[in-house]
Amino acid sequence: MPSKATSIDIAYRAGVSQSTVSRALRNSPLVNLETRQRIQAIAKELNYKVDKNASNLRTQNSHTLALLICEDPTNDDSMINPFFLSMLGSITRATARQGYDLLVSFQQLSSDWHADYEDSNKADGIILLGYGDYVDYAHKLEKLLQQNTHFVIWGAEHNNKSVLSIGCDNHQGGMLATQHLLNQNRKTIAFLGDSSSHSPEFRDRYFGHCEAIKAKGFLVNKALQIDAISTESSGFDAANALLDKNIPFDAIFAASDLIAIGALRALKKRGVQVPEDVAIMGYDDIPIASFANPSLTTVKQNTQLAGEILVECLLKLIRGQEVSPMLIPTNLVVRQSCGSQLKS
Amino acid sequence: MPSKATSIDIAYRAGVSQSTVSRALRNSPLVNLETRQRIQAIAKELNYKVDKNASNLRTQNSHTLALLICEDPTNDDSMINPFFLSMLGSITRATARQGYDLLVSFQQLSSDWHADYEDSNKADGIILLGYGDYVDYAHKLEKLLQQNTHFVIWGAEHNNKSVLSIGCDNHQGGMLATQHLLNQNRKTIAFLGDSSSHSPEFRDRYFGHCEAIKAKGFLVNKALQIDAISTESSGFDAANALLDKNIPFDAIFAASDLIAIGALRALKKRGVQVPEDVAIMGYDDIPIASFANPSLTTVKQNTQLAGEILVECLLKLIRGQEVSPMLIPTNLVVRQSCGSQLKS
DNA sequence: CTGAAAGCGCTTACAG
DNA sequence: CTGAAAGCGCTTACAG
Repeated sequence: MPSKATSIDIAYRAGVSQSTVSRALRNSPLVNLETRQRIQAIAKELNYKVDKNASNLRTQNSHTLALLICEDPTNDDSMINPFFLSMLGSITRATARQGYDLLVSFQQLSSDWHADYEDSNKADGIILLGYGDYVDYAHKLEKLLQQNTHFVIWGAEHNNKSVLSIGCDNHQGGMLATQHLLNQNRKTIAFLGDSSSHSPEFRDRYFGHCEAIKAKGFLVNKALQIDAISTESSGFDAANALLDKNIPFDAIFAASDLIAIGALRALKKRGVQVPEDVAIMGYDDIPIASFANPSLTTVKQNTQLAGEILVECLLKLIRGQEVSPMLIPTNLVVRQSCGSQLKS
Repeated sequence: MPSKATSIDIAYRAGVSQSTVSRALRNSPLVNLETRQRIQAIAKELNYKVDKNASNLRTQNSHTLALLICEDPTNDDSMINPFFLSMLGSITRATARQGYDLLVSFQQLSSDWHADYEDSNKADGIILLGYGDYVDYAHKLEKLLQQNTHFVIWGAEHNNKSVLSIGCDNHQGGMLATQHLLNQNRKTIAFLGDSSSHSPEFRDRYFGHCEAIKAKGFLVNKALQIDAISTESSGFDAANALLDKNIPFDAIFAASDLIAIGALRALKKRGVQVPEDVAIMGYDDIPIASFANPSLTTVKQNTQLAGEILVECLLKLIRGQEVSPMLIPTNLVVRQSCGSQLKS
């Protein structure tokens, strides 16, 4: 097998200098059109591809982005949060559309995940995805900032204003969800999900939830908020804990679809009818949501748009352009788990 | 901000030559232990990272693998087959464990997807994933072979023996599924899934299915096989087409869970009880399977193991070691959709 | 419009 | 054990 063709091989065949080959392949108008075409034809024939290592080394950028998905260490190893997978899909596509490659890596929150992609010149910037413990996160972000790494983070706005965060409007989403439940005449709505600063996304959803309740003139009962992380089993446990409290409630707003599905299982097991006895509202609109029984009414995060915006903002950051944090609006997807009709 | 440190900076600080720095950082026993440690300490302090572009250019390998996920163009854009996502997770982990990075790309089957990762020295090898149309595939694989690209392909064994394929044993899986249905006293089992050479994985499952039926002394009724690709809506359509035939049947073996879930929806809509009237068997054991109602009995493909084996074989290929195609055994996951007890 | 030359930051024979 | 030097394959000022 002939070893890989280089620009010198092409130069030789075309009877020009290697510099001219390089220019021609980058389609520089500097080189004579005819020569350019001839060179490009030869390159194609030899199946020549520019060596990225060489060109990246020379130009000092990699045309590659890195995506770090930070998994909750408590998560089942094999089951990645479907919401992230959906984001992964849209980020991959958006990256490709911009002519960049994407390096993907899953990281345990516990590990030393800044992962050095940019330091080692493998990526021009990093996208961070993860429902992790934000307090844990913080000092790692600090380090990234110190190192002048280009990165964007998916999620709630960060207290550190230098961190560029892109996320869906969790506060608005939380309001939307609870307003819908209230409109269905539910009066006592439990919230399943961590409400501490450890998961600011869940917390913002909770705050939106509370605001909707207050706006209706009701009181927020703190006993109806049960911590849960975004897994089915955590949702199952949280719903059981809620039931064990023996406080009456007629609706559950779960901070994620996975939690909602776990809660659904717990309620069924205890003989509680959904949505007749208790309405369940999810969050995310992951594919499973529409297959649940009853199908899950939920707040949809537009992952398609989110992926595009993440990539776009990261590229701006890399190019040194102005960017500011963005909040993407969410919308309600009404299915069956909250009842489809207004009750009276 | 100081620009990125290079090995020369470290050499300067350590009072040694750049060559020695390079050796020390690769932990070469050639350099004096004390010197080595001193250099490593300085590197750490300066937050130095080897420039991958430079080292890759020099060594002519990238320590990177590429994963190409070939999507069925008919697939809903936003909904990637969950089975692939699960594979993606395990491949990412396996790759990281081997000290390699992973470049991920989604490709429409129609596009020019050999994607040149290896040609441009961005990756040392490629993993191909996709329930695509294999006939379409074939000539692209041919091209990869011609170019001497290192690649492994997930799926059925390929007629071209030079193509290294790793896959679950679809024939055995198909037998397993149908044997279980027969053991549940089902006698007329429909198969939903393409049975042509266009999707050899489905075809092998179908052949396994047929073999189980014949082993039982029953006859295979070709009218009970309906084409479907691996999407929920295709399963829905196929089940409707099956019902429209007005041939009685008491079980469906769907070539994938997604098809099974679509079929489930169709049956429910027509008032057919599952599993009382019709049992449904899926394939893959994607996360949704356990949340379906009734939960789906299915054939599990061990994605964890599969990812590891794919990566391992690809690395062997890259290193020029001996490798042969592998068939990974599947196992049955019994849930509720086929009835949990033997009927008599 | 084209070529000769420098240089990106490494690794690794070669010489000592 | 260490250093001087070559060279991986490009891109791009510089000169013409």
